[in-house]
Amino acid sequence: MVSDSYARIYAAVRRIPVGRVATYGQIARVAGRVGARQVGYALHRLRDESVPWHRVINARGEISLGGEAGDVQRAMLEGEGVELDARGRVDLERYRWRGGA
DNA sequence: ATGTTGACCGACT
DNA sequence: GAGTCGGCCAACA
Repeated sequence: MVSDSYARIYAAVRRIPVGRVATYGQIARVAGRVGARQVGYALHRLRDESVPWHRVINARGEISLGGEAGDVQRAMLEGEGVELDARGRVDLERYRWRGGA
């Protein structure tokens, strides 16, 4: 059984619609009483495929992973219709999920 | 129990 | 835009 905080984080991530993205801080607020850092840590430890972790990016609209994982995440986002610029950055004003609050 | 570390954020220079 | 700093809190050695 995962901790309560993690459960809330995962639940929040699952609410992100396809083709949309959310920031760590945003998830942290929706989950409630969780630090943004905890969200990143929770997703790192995550291995559950029912959670769309790839739709979670940092406040700058960039993918926070390096190496292959980052490449994979970018590919999955593009596959859902999210556009990324040359720097691998997402236009938050346009793709940011506006639910949850 | 203590000290580091980390898929972060916001404010400041 | 780029670099620094403090705050956040759980996992790990």
